[in-house]
Amino acid sequence: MNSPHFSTKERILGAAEELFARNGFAGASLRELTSTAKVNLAAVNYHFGSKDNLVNEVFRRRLDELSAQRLDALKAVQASPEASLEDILAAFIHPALLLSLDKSGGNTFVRVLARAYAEHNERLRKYLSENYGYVLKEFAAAFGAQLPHLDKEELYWRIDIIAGALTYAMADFGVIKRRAAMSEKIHRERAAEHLIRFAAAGLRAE
Amino acid sequence: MNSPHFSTKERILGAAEELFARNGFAGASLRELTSTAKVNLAAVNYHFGSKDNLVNEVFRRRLDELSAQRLDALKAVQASPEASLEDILAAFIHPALLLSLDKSGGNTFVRVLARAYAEHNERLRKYLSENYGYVLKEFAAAFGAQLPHLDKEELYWRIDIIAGALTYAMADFGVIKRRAAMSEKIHRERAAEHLIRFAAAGLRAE
DNA sequence: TTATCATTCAAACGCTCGTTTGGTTATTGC
DNA sequence: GCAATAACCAAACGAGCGTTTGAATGATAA
Repeated sequence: MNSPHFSTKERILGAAEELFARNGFAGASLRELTSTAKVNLAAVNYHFGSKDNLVNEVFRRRLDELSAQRLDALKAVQASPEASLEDILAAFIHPALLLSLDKSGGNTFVRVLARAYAEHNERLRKYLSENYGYVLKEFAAAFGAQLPHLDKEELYWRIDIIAGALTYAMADFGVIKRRAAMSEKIHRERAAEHLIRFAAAGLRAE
Repeated sequence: MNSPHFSTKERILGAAEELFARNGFAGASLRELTSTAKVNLAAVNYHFGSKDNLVNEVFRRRLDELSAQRLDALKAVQASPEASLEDILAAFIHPALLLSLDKSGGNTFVRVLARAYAEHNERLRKYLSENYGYVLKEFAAAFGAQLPHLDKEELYWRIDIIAGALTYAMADFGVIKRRAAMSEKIHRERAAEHLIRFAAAGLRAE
């Protein structure tokens, strides 16, 4: 992760992902972070300006790709006329599943995402909403087309719940320790399947 | 909440619940907390010994009752021979639902619970496991009796997921603002129903 | 080689944190 | 009424925080 052939910026981002996942944003100090990344304390402010902006960059690095994958998948689904609610859900969920299975930081990042979800941090929410809100809007429009009877507010709120459920399913938060890594992939895939069925039923409700 | 006829300890616990829910455990400072509770800064250490122990007490105040209600409901279910998986799940979920609807702090506390879940705090997890782990054990035994083919580790892990899903469903975390309070009760009840169906299917899987 | 610019570094800044202290004020039990 | 005890309070302590500074070092290009 922090091998010397990675640049200072990359080592900081890697250590940040790790420590944010483990200790939260406020709980991870720049001193521990820079010591983990084997860089000088001042390097964070030199390369990223501030800790807050470092947090933003940690998200940007992963969410740019995740958002693009989701929108690509959505476009592919919408190209076929008989697209189902489940197909749209899969377009949203499968890219996150892939990210959670990526061993070079992505699996750590999904836990950072879960942190962000729980922390209710106003500054961070604003950043995410301003930069990635359009993805949710696209999906909302797609769901809305399939569920014309649902009013917009109700729809948005249900999508929000699905995003939350997905986030936590992928982050694998929980009190009890998991068995070894043996079936992690299969398990996550099954969780995604369950989630799609559950979410489709939830969207169709009423 | 912090009316003068509440004792100092109660005012501290109330403010702690509120601020822990809003800012997390690390994010809520004793200075803001004691100022919200209208007590002296030193009062927390005087009455609770430390901030860590205050966190414990915030949980104890609510979890003692929640655990008792869950175990009572479980006992009632087990008394009838034709108890279903859904009945056991309801014994676990409905007391949490009631708590989330309680306007005198319980609804705030479910958000604190969600925080604890996300924070992965080792000290707190130990405290919760040592003091309330037996409740999960009781339910695990009840589920196990209904699902004899499932090995113990897999079972524990699924229960853990259900607890997590429940926690977040009750905490109502999410990016998008909810409509006014109008149908909050009905909505939560419906979420509980969905959760029971979802969890039962998850437990029966494979 | 030398001037230029980006990067790294040790040290310090101002601030907030949880906690402790020692004295003051209320309350309790006889 | 008067000790004894509990509760409250202002002030300070030491530690850790994010950030800034200014000098040292490295790379780049003329």
